Amino acid sequence: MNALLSETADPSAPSHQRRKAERPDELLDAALSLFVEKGYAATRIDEVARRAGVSKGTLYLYYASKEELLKAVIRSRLSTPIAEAIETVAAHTGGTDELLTEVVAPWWAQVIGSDASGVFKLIITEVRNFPDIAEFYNHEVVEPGHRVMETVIRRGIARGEFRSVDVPSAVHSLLLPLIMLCVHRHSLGACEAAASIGDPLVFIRAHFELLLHGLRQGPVDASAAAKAQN
Amino acid sequence: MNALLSETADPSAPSHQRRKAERPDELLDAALSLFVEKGYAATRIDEVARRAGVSKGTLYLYYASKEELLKAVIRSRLSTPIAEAIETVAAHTGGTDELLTEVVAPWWAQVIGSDASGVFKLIITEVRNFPDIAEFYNHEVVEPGHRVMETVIRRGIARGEFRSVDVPSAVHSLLLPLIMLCVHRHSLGACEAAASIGDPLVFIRAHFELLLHGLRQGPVDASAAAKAQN
Amino acid sequence: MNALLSETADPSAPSHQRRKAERPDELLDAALSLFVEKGYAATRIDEVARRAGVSKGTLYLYYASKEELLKAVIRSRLSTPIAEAIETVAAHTGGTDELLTEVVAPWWAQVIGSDASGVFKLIITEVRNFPDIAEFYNHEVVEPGHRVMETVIRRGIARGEFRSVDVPSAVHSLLLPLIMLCVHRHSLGACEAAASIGDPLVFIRAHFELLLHGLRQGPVDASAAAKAQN
Amino acid sequence: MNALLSETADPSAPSHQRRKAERPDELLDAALSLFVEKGYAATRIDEVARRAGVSKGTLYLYYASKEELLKAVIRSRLSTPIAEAIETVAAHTGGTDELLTEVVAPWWAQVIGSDASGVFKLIITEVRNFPDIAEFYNHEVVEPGHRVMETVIRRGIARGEFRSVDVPSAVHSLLLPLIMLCVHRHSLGACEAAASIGDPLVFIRAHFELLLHGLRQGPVDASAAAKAQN
DNA sequence: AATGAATGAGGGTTCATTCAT
DNA sequence: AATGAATGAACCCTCATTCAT
Repeated sequence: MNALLSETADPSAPSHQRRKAERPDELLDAALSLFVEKGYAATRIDEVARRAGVSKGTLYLYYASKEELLKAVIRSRLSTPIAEAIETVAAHTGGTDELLTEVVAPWWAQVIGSDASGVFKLIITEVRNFPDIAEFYNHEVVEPGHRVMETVIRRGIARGEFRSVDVPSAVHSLLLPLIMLCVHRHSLGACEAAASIGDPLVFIRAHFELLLHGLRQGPVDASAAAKAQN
Repeated sequence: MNALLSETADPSAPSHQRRKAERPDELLDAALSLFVEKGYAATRIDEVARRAGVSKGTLYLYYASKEELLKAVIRSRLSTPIAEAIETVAAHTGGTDELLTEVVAPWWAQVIGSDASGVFKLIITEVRNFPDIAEFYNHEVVEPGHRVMETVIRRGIARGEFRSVDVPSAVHSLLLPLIMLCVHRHSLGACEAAASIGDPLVFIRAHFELLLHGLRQGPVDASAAAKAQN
Repeated sequence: MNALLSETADPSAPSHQRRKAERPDELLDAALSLFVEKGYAATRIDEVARRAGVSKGTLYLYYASKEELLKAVIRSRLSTPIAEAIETVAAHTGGTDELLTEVVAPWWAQVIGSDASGVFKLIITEVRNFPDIAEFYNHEVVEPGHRVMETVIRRGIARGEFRSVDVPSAVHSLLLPLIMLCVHRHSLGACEAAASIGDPLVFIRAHFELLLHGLRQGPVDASAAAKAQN
Repeated sequence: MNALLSETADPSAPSHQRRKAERPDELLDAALSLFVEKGYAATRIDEVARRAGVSKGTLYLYYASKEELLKAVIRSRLSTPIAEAIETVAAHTGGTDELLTEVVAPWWAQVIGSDASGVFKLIITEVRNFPDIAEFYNHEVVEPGHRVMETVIRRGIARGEFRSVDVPSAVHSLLLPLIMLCVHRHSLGACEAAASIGDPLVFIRAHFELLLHGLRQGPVDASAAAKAQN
């Protein structure tokens, strides 16, 4: 998300131009929140513009159509944070246990709290209407994301930290609830009438603990389990 | 799903009357598949009618508005199957391990394969636009569903089968991936461009195995287990 | 123009359907008069609909877009009358002089008086924006029209009625003022401020007389000229 | 056309001032070509400005509105050349035949080739939307133009060169095809798909020859000539 | 004088809903 | 009960015009 700030103009520019440089980002923020809240089709372009503090016509100076706006939202609000996270994880060389608890879990806690969490809902909602998105999301997010996490688990197994489980399934067991939490925050979780899912942090910690326990060498082989603890 | 047949006419009636009596159900099927595929706002009433083989005017003889149609879809396609499942689980008295593996897992496998799976996507997509749905879904599905599963886990703990984990979190760790699988099947999973998530059965089995291993007692990591108890 | 009436429903049909059958023609009439008066771009779809006595939405039940409406107008209001006229002229076997005076001139007098005259202005105005129209008009009207008239003149020359003039140019000298008269009636001729061009009939008669005089064997060869008079 | 240069700055001024002084003319050229090509309503102000090499805002420094621009185009591109031509013709005292062949015909040949030819199309297209134009065009072009040509024909008749035809009609027979040629060049004639009308010069020469032949005295058809006198 | 970002009224088009048949 | 023609509000998008720089 911070990466996008690099696109904004330097403060020495005339305020007129500074404004112009900030507009795209303001429009994306407005569009993201409305698309996530109401869905793409139910969101009115006028409303996006109004929320960004500009007129309808101005929006079209920056994005050629509603569909282009959608794609820009997804591209800009997803691609960069994911790429960074993947790099961080791939660079890690310490214990797998620690990687998951200290790097992966906090990253998700932060994503869930940020506006980017809504993009997951947005993609789920709109992929079938915009096949381009499927390709982009799959290529930029799903595949690289899975690849790192599979590598992580496999390394844990290779090191004797983990049991020899079905790796792709384990990745799903680990990640799907976290994605679902993001989605939830922008659907049922945003409704008055709904039961709260509780503090995300509590769940995330418990979830990683449960999954790690499930992955570790079982009670049968106590010595291996002990080894896995460092 | 069979429970829904109780809403239709009995099969011994003359065929043209049976036809008439089945109309509402055919309309709901058409509406469900289109709402799930494209979203509520992007679905055209004409298309629902056409897919059900009737004219647009006829649809309005059965449902007063597009919104009523949506609510009818959610009510009819969700409430009964869930209620049955909850009852079955609540009635079970055997081992918890066995309950999860032999009852809960197969039930989800079947739900994921059925049309009902789409309702989860539909609800995620539309709750914020139709607050009524939040209340209904929460009251009829989320709360009773969680309650049974919590009861199940707690019983496992009480019986000494499971560790003393954070029960609500464990339920989420167990269920959210399954719901996400339902959603996936109707979003990215339906796209050409997307990487397959693999056979759902394989994942379900691995997921329950991993979670059960994580829940079971064992000298694996005493300190972590202790932490999980608060 | 009459040929289009064959598309209307028989009077025994329910009035509801009779209406439906007449709509397209009423819409084309309204569209023709407005397109000719204001031009395509300056004509509002609402106004076409209102002039035809229907709502904007109804227009779209019959024509998929404003552009389709334009093409339908040109097709239906030009193609048939021209085709008929060409056939009539081609079928004529009598004296060329008589053919021009008794068949061609009256036909033009009638065209100038009818609504179809506007189509010439419409085509002149819009061909460059809609290349399809160029092809259609050229293929259906210009080329066959010129071909018959060239044949007529050539026959006159072959029979010794006419001098051996440049045939294509003579056809233009004959026809262009008539087309221009059609155009004029819907541009300057429709303005209060403009000088009247006078009675079209007077001009048409004088024009054919002048042209025929110009085509006939000159004063040099009085005997040939005398022959040309029967 | 050269007469228009009188409106621009003198060429001895410094180049950047000359630039400024030529702006209005460059704008009128751009506007003329676009209005003629696409019609007034379909022409975008941005495009006119871009073609003239200035920004949209600059255009508004010279012309208060799109409509003013249109009127300026018609005024500047029509009035002067016509006035000159009329004067030349009126000043001629030689043979009528020669006047038409040596003065009028070449003048039209040049007009058809020049940008001014488009103005005829523009007027035909737009008079009904801008009544001011009707008055201007009629007063500045149509009436004086017809007056000279009528005078010319009448003088030919008075001198015994021509038959005693219906003079206004003869003027139309003579001029309308020439105007139509101008119009054609900017409508069908500009389309790929269209059949060429051939070399304008060939037609103009043949047209004048045909008309002159039609106008000349001769024993060709005494009864028709008599008829034409009322 | 010149720019071009910003505006917002207005146009073409869609679609949920109604109603005469 | 069933149809489908008709409606018109509302949406996306364009473009003449304005104005701060």
